[in-house]
Amino acid sequence: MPTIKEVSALAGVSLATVSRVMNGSDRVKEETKARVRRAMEELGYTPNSAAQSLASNRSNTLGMVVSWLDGPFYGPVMSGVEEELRRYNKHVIIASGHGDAEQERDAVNYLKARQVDGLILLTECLDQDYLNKLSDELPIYLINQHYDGLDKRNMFLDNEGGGYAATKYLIEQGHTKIVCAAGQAHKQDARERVMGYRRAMEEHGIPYTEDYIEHTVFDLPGGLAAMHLFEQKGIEFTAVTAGSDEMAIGVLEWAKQHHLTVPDDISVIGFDNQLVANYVSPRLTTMDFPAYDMAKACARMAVHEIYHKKEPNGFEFKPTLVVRNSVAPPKA
Amino acid sequence: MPTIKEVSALAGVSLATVSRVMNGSDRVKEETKARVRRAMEELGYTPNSAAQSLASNRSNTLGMVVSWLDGPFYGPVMSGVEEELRRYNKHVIIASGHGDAEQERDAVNYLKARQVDGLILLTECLDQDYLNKLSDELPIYLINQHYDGLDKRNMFLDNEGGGYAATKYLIEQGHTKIVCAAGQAHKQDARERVMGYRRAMEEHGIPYTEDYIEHTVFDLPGGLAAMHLFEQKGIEFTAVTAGSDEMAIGVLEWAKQHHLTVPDDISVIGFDNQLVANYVSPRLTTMDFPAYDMAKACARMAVHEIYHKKEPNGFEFKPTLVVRNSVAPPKA
DNA sequence: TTGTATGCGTTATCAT
DNA sequence: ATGATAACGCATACAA
Repeated sequence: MPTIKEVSALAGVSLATVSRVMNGSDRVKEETKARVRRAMEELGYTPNSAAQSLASNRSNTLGMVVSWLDGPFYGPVMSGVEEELRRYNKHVIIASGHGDAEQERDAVNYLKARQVDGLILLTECLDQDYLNKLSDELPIYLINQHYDGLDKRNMFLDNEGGGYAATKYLIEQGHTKIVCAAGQAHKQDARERVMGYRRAMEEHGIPYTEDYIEHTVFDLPGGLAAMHLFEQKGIEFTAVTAGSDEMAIGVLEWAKQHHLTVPDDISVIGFDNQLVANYVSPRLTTMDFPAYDMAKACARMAVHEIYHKKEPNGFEFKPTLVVRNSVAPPKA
Repeated sequence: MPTIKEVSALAGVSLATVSRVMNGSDRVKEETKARVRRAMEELGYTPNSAAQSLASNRSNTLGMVVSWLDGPFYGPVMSGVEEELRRYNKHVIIASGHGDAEQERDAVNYLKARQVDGLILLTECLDQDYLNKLSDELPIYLINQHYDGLDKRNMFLDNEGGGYAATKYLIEQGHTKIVCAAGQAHKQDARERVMGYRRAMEEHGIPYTEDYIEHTVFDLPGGLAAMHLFEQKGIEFTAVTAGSDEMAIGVLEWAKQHHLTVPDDISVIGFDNQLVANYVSPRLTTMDFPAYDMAKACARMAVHEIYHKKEPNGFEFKPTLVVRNSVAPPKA
């Protein structure tokens, strides 16, 4: 492995000059710059990142904590972060928190010990207090999580707008009896999606009561449970806005149990556009969650702020409607 | 951040001694060892990994190249590797090859430039020649990929046994007219699973012809395509062994198109036990692919060999049957 | 614009 | 069993 020293010898300059050329030219004469570059080429030089880190007190590495490495949502996010960082010649160390508060804090500590230059968090169990203290120590960026003191380092989804769009689509198809099967009431995204549902109903002058809304859990059994609750309450409906694709699949299940056909007898719209949405039958109409794009944007923002002293600017992403086969106009 | 120097001062020993205590053993008197440990505790000392790397010429990091960060299969693998390495206080840098030969090589180069101590590969596009040269440069470990010169650093699945077990289960349920919808013929795992199918049929004295086997693609349309081919050939069957869960879902789709009920009219068994297998209706009976365990074993083996000079010992994993609702005895 | 010198925190080689 | 001390490869303050 060639070092900066050999490069400097070959190019006939000092170590410092080579270093300058690498770190995006301070002021170096174009000519010598070229000479150094050529020497680097010739030797196949690649910088030793450990030495760089030690000397600069920077690891050129961001840490990323995700709740799960294998959830359907995290693949695209990790993919986006990794790709974007690689573009800037930084890297990412990923640690999993396993959806547990203590382990998530462990993961953070682990990454801090690795002297990461910043932290990208896609977690569920870290509270504001903790994040507060943490952000005093190093820059942290939140994906899909609101945090009052940090709105500039925050990338999140317009859940309200998504809920609105989903419901509006159902309305445009002619539905008026629309129930809302939502996720855990304590989760902000679940609540926001419901807000969107409400706004859509209200803006279109469609009456509904609180009985039309059930908060259960963001998964298949949750969807099923919500439907059973609607059923018990004797509510009539022709369409369901589900809080997630998994819940929507629970609705599909329920329909099947009752020998109802989707979308002929009942329409369902999901949320997230997970991989599974494409594999169930009928394929789910749903709101696409641009997780990959969010992740890329987040990584880019982090790089710019940490390494290039730019200002952060959090960003809100809009989900988009993906029309497939689980929604149709109501039967006359 | 406290350094080794401060620790040595507080403990009243030299730098070297502290270093010895950290790096396990050497011979240090228990008493001083304890004193040093206490000093580390007190200061909340954590080693600077960049300095360690620089001095030891080791990064304590393994590189991992996966074809995709977001495929359903890779989550558990990354999860397993990450967890296991963290246990040993090593880490992993993950790079994605995007299923493209050039990008996979790029990813390898990127990681080599990061001076990783070894490489875990879960790739599809790197050929034997390339791997040959690569393994001269640094230790490489292969997950789910055969490589003749490297069978000791190889973790793979007993695909043949899996195909056998799946088919045998169908046979035990009373089926005899069993077709095999397999993945790409050029993929070794696809072929091996078919071998298992053959062996099961033969061992049970059940006649079948080459027409009972179709190689298409490991995905939903592939499953659908295979079924259409069987249909065109006018083959009668009561059960299908699919090469993957996605293909099995294609079979489900096909059954639906023909107003056939699974498992009443036709039985289907998948392979992989992906997340989706639980979300389709009926839930898929399938062979579980222990990706997580394989990944853990691979990481452990790599750590032992690279950092503790142990001998590698590749390992073969057995898939296990997961009984759900897509298989039933044939109708009388 | 370029070169010199120092230090980053650790490991490892010698001593003792 | 422990201590001095020289690397490791690079960044950077300071000098020229």
